[in-house]
Amino acid sequence: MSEPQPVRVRIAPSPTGDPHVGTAYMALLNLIFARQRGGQFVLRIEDTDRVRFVASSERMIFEALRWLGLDWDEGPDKGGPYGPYRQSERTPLYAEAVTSLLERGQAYRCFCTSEQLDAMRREQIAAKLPPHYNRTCRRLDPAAAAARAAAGEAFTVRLAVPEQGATTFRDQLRGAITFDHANVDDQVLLKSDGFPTYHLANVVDDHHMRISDVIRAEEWISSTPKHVLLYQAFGWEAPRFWHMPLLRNPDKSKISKRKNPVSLIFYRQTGYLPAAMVNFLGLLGGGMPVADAQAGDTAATEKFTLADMMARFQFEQIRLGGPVFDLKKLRWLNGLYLRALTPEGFLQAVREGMFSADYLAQITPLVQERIETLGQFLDLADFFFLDQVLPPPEVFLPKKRDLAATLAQAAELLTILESAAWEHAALEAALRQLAERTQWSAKEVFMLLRALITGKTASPPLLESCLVLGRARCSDRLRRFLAHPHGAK
RNA sequence: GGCGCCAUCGUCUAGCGGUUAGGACGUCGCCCUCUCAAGGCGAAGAUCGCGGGUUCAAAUCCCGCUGGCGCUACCA
Repeated sequence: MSEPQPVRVRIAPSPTGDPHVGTAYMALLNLIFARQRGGQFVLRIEDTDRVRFVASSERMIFEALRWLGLDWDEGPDKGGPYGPYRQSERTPLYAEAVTSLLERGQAYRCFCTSEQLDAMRREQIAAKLPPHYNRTCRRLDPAAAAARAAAGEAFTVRLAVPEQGATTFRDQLRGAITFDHANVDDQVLLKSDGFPTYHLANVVDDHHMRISDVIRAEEWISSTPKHVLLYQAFGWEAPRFWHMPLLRNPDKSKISKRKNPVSLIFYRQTGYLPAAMVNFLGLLGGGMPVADAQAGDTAATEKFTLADMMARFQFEQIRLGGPVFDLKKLRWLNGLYLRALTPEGFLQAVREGMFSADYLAQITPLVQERIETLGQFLDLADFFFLDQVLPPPEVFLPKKRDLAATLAQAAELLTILESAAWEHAALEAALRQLAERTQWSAKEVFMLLRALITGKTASPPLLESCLVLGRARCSDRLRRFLAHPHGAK
């Protein structure tokens, strides 16, 4: 058809928590893709989920990506010709899109409540039917529906998926993929709070931002037909789709914080170098030609920079099987990078990465009144600097509780650390609530957490220590304990 | 359950019709060495998920099965 448009790609993270390794993986791939084809790399913040929104998250995403050297050409912080780059600031665009869909009958208002939808889903599952919206409201008279909406009744807007036929799209790596419309749900496009869902916002923004290639994780394949249908409904040309393999936990499930450290902040805080992380990510999924050398130094060929990737990475060579995120190999690579530093560079890395003035300043107030000589500093504060900590035997050989109960409680603690607001009052409240709910004394709960976080039964103030250590590292310690209650690994 | 994607050593991968199936991490052993690492050398580890085809010839192409994973939300 028309001449190829300029290449424009994007990543679209949601600010719902710590920046994720998966985001870094996608950022890396998109960046390389853009650079290889003289295109632009856009960062768009998808902050349409107001329930899971975390205010500090956006800044952390910026910092983490910059730390890795994965900088973008256009984004919320640097602007660009297709802004704004935060979806919460683009609501008029979505409203306009919804209106046009409604007018043409390609979407409809739905007044079903969450309770009704839940009930419907339960029935369908009980009847062994695939759970789908039953399209009750699709049969409503549009004028009547508009009147109800005008009268203030809450509603969502759903995509009117054609009842017949199928949608086929081309995945650049896999070829044609077809979904029968019978298997495509009438997706909610606009939530009752007035915010768009991912599906709508994503399509509208990708179009307005002139995105040429959507490079995203494989988990999106099943919703792509909905997106294609939307492009068609709007009369827009769809971008090319490249679905990348999903990073995996050691058990092959989709990588998750429950089974693997996924926070980029964790890797930064525990002393991984950005170049090593980028290199490691580049190794996953193929794509980077790694000479297999009967002919020489393979370590040198598995070690490469971002610039090397831009020069040699081949998207067509990507393997479709989801790679396990192998911490062991990451550590090996990191060691390679660490040893390659000049003595000065290494000194600087230790100083900045492990003993920054800023970090020390957070720790010293917790320790000052508890020691008599400076030499005792590490007796008390060592856990702030260790990769992992060995919980004392009291924890896995409890007197009052058995190991099973301890593990169950540790799992509860992990949930709190992962989900509670990261501040003193909220954490304390959650912990006390847990104690009450599980019939443990507050003292027991705090001691268990203390032991797991600090590796000691006596420590600086617990919650303050947790806040300094950070959510990612605290969670990791609990995760380790749950995986290996008896220690080291 | 339905739909979809995927499938080479434990893990990351090379391989694109003819190879003793190559490399890396990890593991083990030896060397080096005051220790530990690093480094060097070496070993074990994959009947290429299974079964059918196609072909003189299949890890490579086709079909079926099995398995894994993803989606199945007013989350992304």
